[in-house]
Amino acid sequence: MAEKLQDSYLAAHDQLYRTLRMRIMYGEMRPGQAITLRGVAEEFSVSVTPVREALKRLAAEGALSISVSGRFQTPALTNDRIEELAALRALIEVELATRALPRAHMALVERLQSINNSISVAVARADAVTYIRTNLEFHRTLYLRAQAPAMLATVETVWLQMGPTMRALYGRLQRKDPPMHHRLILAALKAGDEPGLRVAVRADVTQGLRMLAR
Amino acid sequence: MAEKLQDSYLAAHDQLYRTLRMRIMYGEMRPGQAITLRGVAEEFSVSVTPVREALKRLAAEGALSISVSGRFQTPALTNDRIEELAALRALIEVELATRALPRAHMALVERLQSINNSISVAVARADAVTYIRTNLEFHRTLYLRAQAPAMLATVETVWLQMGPTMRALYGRLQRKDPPMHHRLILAALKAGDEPGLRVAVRADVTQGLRMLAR
DNA sequence: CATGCGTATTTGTGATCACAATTACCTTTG
DNA sequence: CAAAGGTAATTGTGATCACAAATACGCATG
Repeated sequence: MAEKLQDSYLAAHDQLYRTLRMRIMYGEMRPGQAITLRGVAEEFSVSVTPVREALKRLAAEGALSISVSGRFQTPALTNDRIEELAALRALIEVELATRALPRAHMALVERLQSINNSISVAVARADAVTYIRTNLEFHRTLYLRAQAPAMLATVETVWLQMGPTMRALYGRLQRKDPPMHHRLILAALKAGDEPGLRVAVRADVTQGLRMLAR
Repeated sequence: MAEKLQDSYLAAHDQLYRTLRMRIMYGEMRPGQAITLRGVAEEFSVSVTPVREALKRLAAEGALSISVSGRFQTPALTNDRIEELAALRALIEVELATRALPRAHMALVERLQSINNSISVAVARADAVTYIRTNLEFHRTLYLRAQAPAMLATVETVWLQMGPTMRALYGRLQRKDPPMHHRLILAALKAGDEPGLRVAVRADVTQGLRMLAR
């Protein structure tokens, strides 16, 4: 069955899934970009069977859309859908941050500050992919403390769906805007200020909405 | 490619997915029940290829769990996980109900009351599967009015994960308890009472939690 | 130059097979 | 009677192939 030995090997379709998922979530693909079974199969030197599983799984999570004829492509979201996904992010991420708050010790805050510095570097370089990845890493690091794996998995699915769109939106994003809301989040974490934390997280998540509502 | 003609045909793997998904969501399978590729393939007279896609997709949504050796089975949830999923339900369903409220006209309330009657019948018959299905139909009918497909899809994934557990829990459920909280929901809908609606939905969703916390 | 039309290529689907690993069952042994 | 060992059956994985549908391309026609 070619399963894992120790903790290193992975099934081919799982490896494909993780790789493609990262590409999509971190904005390495444009909205509407087509993906073919044989194209991916050739790139990774496997047959179409494991590719089909990986693409179907991604499609099931909303990371890919399937045309009426069965073709795969990254989703091109409508404004309504983007707004809804942002609202879903706000809903769940505020809850996750609240649950993480009582468990957020100094070591965590320091790690978050370190990640925040990486985000600033990415912003300075105008590196969209690194920006998106480190930004999500900031949120994921915080939410991992919430000890709520189902909620985290759900919000990651939302991130996945928004990946290509976030990349496309990054072009018209702020220029010299280091993570402002992240500083508010860190301050609230240090002060143990739950209402302030909720407001800061909500603001950070819905921030990207403004520049598309026009 | 064997795609749809008009609006009736479905690809084999999609048909499998929908059928198995209903079985799981509506509590027709026990927690921990094993599912095999060739078993399903024989039951539906197809090869293992489409079965694999359907099972993998269900596993990706949390409807099935995969053992370390790759075997499929319905998930046996821990109490912590159940509690988290219920909290996630409450979070999203309160939002969906709130969004549906301004669009809930009399015709919708009447449909909900009709579904409620079906629930009472299922309770009287002690028919667990019908109870679960009609109960979810009540919620889905309301939430469809929210015009928030991503949120609805997310909460349906949660329902899916809880399906087998809900069935197992139904045995120790109330006996002669017709949908009490549903009446509160309907009353709040008629009165346009948003705070009351939110409380009623949250109570209905977290209700089932009490009987397992012991 | 634009518009159909027909052919060739591309693409996803499902069946089948070989394979390796896990699991189940039965026999043997203490 | 219980535990251990070994064989047989079961199971998921991935490759390959045939097929049908959709798409792309080129040619002829107005």
